[in-house]
Amino acid sequence: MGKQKKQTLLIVESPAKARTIERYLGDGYTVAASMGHLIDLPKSRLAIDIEKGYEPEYITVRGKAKILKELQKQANKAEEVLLASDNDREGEAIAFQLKKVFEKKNDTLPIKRISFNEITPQAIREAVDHPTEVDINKVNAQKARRVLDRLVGYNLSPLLWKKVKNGLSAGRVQSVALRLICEREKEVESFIPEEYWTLEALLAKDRHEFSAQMVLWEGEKPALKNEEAAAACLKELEGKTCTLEDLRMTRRQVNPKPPYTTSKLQQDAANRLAFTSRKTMQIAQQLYEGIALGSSRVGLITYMRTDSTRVSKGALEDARSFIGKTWPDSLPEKANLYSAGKGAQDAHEAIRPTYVTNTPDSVKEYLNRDQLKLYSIIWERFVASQMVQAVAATETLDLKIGKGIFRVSATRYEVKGFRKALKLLKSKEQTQKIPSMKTGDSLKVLGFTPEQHFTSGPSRYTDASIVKTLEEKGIGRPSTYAPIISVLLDRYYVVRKTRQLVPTTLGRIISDILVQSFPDIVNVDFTVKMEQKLDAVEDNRVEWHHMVDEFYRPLKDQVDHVEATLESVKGILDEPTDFVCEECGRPMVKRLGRYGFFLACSGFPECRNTKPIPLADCPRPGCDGKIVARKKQGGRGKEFYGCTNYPACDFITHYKPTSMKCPKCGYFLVEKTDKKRGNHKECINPDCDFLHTAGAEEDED
DNA sequence: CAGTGAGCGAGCTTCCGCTTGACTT
Repeated sequence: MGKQKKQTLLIVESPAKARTIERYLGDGYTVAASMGHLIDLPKSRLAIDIEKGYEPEYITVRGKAKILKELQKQANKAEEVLLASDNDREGEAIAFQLKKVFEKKNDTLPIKRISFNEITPQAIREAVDHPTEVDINKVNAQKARRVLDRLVGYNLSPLLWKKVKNGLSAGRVQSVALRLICEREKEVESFIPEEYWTLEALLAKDRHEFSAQMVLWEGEKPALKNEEAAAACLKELEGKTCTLEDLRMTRRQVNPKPPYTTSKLQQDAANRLAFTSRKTMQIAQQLYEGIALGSSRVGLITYMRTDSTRVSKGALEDARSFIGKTWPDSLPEKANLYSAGKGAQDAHEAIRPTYVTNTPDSVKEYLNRDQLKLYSIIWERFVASQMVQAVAATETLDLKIGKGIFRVSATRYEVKGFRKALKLLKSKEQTQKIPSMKTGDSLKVLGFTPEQHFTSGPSRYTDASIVKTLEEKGIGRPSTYAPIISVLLDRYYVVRKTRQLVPTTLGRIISDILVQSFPDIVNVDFTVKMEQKLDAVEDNRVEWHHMVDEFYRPLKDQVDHVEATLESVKGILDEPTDFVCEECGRPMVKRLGRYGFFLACSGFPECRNTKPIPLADCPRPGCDGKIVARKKQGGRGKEFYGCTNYPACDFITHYKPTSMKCPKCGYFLVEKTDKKRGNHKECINPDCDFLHTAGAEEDED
């Protein structure tokens, strides 16, 4: 054997992607992964030289030195390096930084940039055959973005430390998300529900019974404001006959939806599967990295952080062939095309199954429950997106009873179309069966059901709706939607109540300060304007440090002004309580610490007594301990509730104790949520069957 | 699906955006 031929080194960001590409390229290529950014600003200080044109000081990211060293080693052995980081702004920066590192060691090594927007053999080949240079304008745009975010975050955060509390944070993205949540909360609070009543008629034709809603009264929309109005209406209707006045059929074509982007996947997974954004991404990552299907490991889905609905040609053909075999009459003449959408960076395809032939049923035995659910909605949405539209036929009946018109409608899908592919994603439409009739027919009136309602105000943000809003406003990226929610929770700016995001007192104070003092930065338009400027930098119309300067000067002035004028509100978060310090007898206050709330003696610093907040008495017979919130080591993980006498008493529960005592047995009640009862309270005593549903919050759908 | 268990305030925090494992400080 002679000397081994030198290889081409190709570098991508994701290791799973590297494995696939290595398979596609075969001999002559080594494919490695950078795992994201390797070079960045240090965390511990600003590291931006304002005087010298905002020049950032870059270092190797903590923990990434090993990867960088390994890449360098491989580059030394290679005859050529192809930088194939993602085809977007951040990817270009990664390519640039790697090139700089490699060049320092060896200035004769050919280093090229290649890019592709999908992982298919053709796309990879095409890219490898047409290498280009790193686009320095794009790199500068990323630099501007990075520097700007650092300047905003590292100027606003310390201001909060000084004025409110140590460890707090603010930034271009998280603070806008917080603002949205806080403003929504104000709307929720100021909304005054109004009472109204509806009237339903139970009717019969021959032996068929059905009900219809009153939609008109004396030719106008009924305004039944209270029980008296409903009763008056009922009285007039008494004894009146019912005739069919109008009957009509309307048809509506329903298009399938495009395949998933990250944001849409998180929304559907939240609304249909009750997954948090974080959970969705964790499971999607597992599906992407690959599941052992029998003996081989297969990545079940394409990359899960994408802003595009684009689908590769090969995948379209596979889908069409699958649909043609499975539902031949639902295959459209031509493939349904979906574009990347406005503002999308389009570095990856939509999220779709890698092989449509891996139907949810066929991979069921290899996946756990959550993986299967998530995979199913991804598969269904993709397959449906390549099928023909459905046709919904709605039959509407207007029935006259006295001065009222009652309406009933029923929808049925004349053409099922793409809906044939849907199971988990199918919308549940409950429509009644309506007997066939003709105009003028008379019906039997069996009775009326008046019902009290209240107008419902705006609903709080959930994972699904905050991600939707952020995406629509162009704030944040697919890789950051889930972390944005996590950071708001970690900082105690927001808590999750059932699935709703509710701001805390701290969150509201922070938001108020930021909105007051930095209205143009903590603003949904700020990112829009920034993106426009970044585009100008990318097109070489604007120099990056000019752009940064334009943003930073007013920011710096505002920061200085607030620093000098804003009164510190430290301590206002301490909440007085009825708990008495057992060491000095002074009252204790509830205070937020690094790991959550705790009780502290108001005599601090003379008395340094602290303790966790007792939520209930320990239910163990003979135990005098209190139940307190605990967390797994490291702070992360689900909260649970245990006895202060641990380890002598090892009582624990996952359900949050309430201050209420069970009227039956005297043990404490806990909050529970399940599908059947929604949110309710239950006795912690396993031998007690007490259930408390009254006053529980309603479960919104 | 199992098992989970500090001390916290007077210290050194923080940004956004890429990407996955996880060891000594």
